[in-house]
Amino acid sequence: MDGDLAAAQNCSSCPIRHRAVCARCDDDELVRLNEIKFYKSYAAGQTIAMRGDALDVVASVVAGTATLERVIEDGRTQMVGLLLPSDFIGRPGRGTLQYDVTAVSDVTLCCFQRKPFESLLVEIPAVQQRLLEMALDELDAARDWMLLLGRKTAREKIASLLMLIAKRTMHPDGKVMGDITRIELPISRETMANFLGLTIETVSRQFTGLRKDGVIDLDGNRIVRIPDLEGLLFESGDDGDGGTLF
Amino acid sequence: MDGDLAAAQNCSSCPIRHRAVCARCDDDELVRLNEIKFYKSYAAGQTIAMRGDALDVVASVVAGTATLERVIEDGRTQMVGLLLPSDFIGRPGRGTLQYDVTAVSDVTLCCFQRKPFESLLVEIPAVQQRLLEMALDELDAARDWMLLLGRKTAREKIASLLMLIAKRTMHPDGKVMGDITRIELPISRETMANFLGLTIETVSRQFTGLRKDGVIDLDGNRIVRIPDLEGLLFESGDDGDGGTLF
DNA sequence: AATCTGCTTTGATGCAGATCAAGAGGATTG
DNA sequence: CAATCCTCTTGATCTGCATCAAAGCAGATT
Repeated sequence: MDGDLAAAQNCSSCPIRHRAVCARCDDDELVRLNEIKFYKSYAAGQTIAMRGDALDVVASVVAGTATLERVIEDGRTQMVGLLLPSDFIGRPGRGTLQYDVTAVSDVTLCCFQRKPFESLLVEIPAVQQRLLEMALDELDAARDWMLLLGRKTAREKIASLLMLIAKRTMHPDGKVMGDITRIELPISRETMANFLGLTIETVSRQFTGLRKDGVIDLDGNRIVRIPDLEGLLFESGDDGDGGTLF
Repeated sequence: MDGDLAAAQNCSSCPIRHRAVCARCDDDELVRLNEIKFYKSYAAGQTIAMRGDALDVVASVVAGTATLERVIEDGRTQMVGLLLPSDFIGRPGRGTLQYDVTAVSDVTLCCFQRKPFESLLVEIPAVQQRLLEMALDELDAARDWMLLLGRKTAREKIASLLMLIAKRTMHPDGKVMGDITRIELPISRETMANFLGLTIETVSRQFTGLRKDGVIDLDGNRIVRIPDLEGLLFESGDDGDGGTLF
């Protein structure tokens, strides 16, 4: 990993204080973490780390969006995770990275050397507990995504992605924020295609299809308005009860 | 959940003693777990639990094979996990099940009431630590599977599945066991199809295709012989370095 | 304003895998 | 041993998405 050093920041005013691995820590424990943390920043488009890299740093995303991708030699690419603020990169007990990590917007990370972090993990159960909770949430999300990749049609995939982003717009942390019927896509057509297991052409065609059928409304190519959220949910093929998809 | 009570068993002679959630426990801790554990058995084909069910029991698979599935109303089904001996069912801190769990062979579970188990989790860090490790392994496996579902061809999918089973036959716990070139498929064509995001017809056709090309050799429809493991690996589209797939 | 460059849309065509349909074993049962 | 189920295979056809190709569009560069 490389990148510019960002200005040191106080944990108590940290935007991800209550959602990241440190969420359950008390003030004393926070001090311990604070001692070994350091920040790094990456510009949009920059590679943060590559599959196979030695992984002697773990980190939390403080700001920005990054992707986790698996790539086959011939270039086929599948996104396997979307990293938003508070998400964790790396895993204790493993020395090599399994995926390519790329910044899609400007990204700031709160980093820890892996070894000292692993020691803290043993000493501070609150971190381990939170990490388990986060891992299980991600596992559920990954499994929901498996259903999408394995069994949904292109139209359902696009609708599901829009629902996912809409839900995030609604409650990035539980509370409604902004207009739900108007969402801004944080990723390009290509990133969407790699996320959904489609080609960019198919993604584009499905957008026009949904627009022509009045399910969505496009304003430029990054702004989507949703006149009927129920209708979009119907198109997504989800029943709406359980699956949270991130 | 329901099922017959199996004969009580001693932890020290338990076949999954060193791989399950209890792997890191010392004898004293094992006694604590032993106090609250109980066994349940399910016949092949039986439903163990359904999506939405109240989940007041968590369990380890002691023997047999079970599947984790997500189903869309119209019947489309995607397997999201294959549960083999030592794998864990349920998650601490959540009251409802997210998937359908089905026994594909006769299954024996080592069960714990969720609430007491959650208490033990806090008191015995060894269990929490092991659970985190297992969750992260499953997350890696799920992400590898996302690449397969989103970007691999039918032939690559079948080859990948065979490699997965072959690797498991090789080292269910690290050591070689039995002949690698001869594997027995633990699941039906339909289960494979639901695992791989294909139809049974396509699964069948790919098997004949691989057979005709000399990559594999079929003996009945549950026994596969692999003359050239490297060749199969090549067909799977994996480079062989990182991805472990379970 | 003109050219470039990256992203997106649209069109034409091809093909992998789905669907529909019909056997072919192999096990169980009367 | 025929009859009934299953599961699996094979064949014929269809279709949704990929592929190949070209054009539109907006922001950056000069």
